[in-house]
Amino acid sequence: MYTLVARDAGAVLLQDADDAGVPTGAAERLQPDELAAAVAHREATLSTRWVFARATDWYPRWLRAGVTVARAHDLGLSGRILGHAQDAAASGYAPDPRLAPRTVDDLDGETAPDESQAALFDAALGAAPAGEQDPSAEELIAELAAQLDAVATSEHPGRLRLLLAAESAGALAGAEMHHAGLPFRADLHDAYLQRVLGPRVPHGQRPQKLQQLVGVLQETLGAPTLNPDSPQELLRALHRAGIDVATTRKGELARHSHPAIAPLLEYKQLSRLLTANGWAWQDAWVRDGRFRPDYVIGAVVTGRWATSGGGALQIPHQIRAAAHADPGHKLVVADAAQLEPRVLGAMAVDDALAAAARGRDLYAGVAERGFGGERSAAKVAMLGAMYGATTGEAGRLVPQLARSFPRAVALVEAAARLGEAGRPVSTHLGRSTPQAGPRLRAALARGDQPVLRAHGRFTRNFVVQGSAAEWAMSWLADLRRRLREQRRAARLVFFVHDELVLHVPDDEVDAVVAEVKAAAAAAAALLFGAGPDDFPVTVAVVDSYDQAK
DNA sequence: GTCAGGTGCGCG
DNA sequence: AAAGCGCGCACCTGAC
Repeated sequence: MYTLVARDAGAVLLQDADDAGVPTGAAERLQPDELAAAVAHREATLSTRWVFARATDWYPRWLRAGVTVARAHDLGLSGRILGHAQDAAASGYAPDPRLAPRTVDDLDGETAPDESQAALFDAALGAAPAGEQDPSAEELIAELAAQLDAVATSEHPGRLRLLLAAESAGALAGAEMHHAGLPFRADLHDAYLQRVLGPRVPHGQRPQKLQQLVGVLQETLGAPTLNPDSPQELLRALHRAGIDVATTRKGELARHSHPAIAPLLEYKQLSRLLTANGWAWQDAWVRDGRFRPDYVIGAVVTGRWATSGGGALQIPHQIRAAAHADPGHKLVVADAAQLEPRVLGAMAVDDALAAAARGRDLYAGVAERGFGGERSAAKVAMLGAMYGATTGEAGRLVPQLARSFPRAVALVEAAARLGEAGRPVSTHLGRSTPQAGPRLRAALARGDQPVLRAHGRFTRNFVVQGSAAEWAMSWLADLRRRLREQRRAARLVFFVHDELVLHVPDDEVDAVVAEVKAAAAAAAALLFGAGPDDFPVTVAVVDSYDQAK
């Protein structure tokens, strides 16, 4: 069954509905201060799926009030998927534009998710900001019914049902991970910054070490006023010093030998640390020993999550030692090993690839069957096939891969050909690429090959990256369910594409590790009917994040 | 002063 | 080394 949550003139309506979205009984009308208890009661006594226009408008406040729920249906996230889904095209379903999910851009300009704004609304648990033109309860019920109908009449109802459930569970899990936060020791981070940059200085000033490097660069390049942050100035200075580079990228710089190169590379690295993950970053994003990024569910076209603020998906290895478990706790860091090529093999029903990879390092297995045991060649070939490499070593090796694993390679080649023709492609569970935009339509009209080939590389990768995201979301959702059912104190605290971090009391570590692996096996079985050895996860039990892999 | 686009680099 | 996919963010730059 479903329970729909809707705002109604300062109050909140809870409306139960059956599995087709048809209302059962009268709506319950609650004042905001009654909502937490009512939700907790229903959650404890019924097996229902909570229906939100957008979970992100409600659930963070529920969490702050101590209320959690097991299952959800997010109409905005689901509508976006169904609106594009080729498998559901026959239903004619089109999402209500008022339900459009947030994107990373929508959050631009908002400051760090401090709790002051949250506090304003805590008193009124149901009164989310904005939303004058939000759909009414009746409209939301109609939207739910339309979505369920689009799924039921689709080509693969079971798959779309899984996809929407996983996406909606992700919305709950993302809010919960923000609420829990990644344990992060500001003192360790600060000590590291001081060690490599020098004492803290006000924002906008160069710390001692950077200032010193600028002096060295100005001297060795003979450019007394050089600002190395300006690519134009830097490029001119390099040319004057006889260093013939086309760009100022570190990879190109590293190929030259000149006294200025080493200090320049060091400057770039430290400057990056200061601006991306320095003291300003810590002030903005680390509070009370936790790093709390905003997860934006499904914000990447492929279905991957994005984050807004804090660059959470790019925490450099350099500072991961500061992500440190509380006393009496461990971090359990789990990583799905070589997820994308495994997903490709499973989707393509390429039994040779599955057999080569089963229960072991995938690239080693592939290397044995077609690359004379040379793992690095197997890896380059596999990545080249998934990304659409045409030149160099990768371009040469892909055909070799195709001889041993024809089905897997044929799947990505077919996706590329469809993309080049401007046709949509879909993931395993049925997320489809968006409709062709003006740029692609123009390229199709005038036969602009470079643009069409680029789009083919996008669709080629979309089917793999998107299906891998579905596997990862199923893993996350199943693990979350297990931890709830076992009433664990362990918390999911961080997620990045194919990797999970949990904060776990010492006495739960062994049990939680087992559940992490069991959830991966469940995801493999659910999505592909595959066995646990087909999707192995590596698990590290550590005090700090840097100790994992 | 604001804004969009480019560059560069971190992550998977 | 980079290549071939997907991102977010800081900074610079030129246009207004």
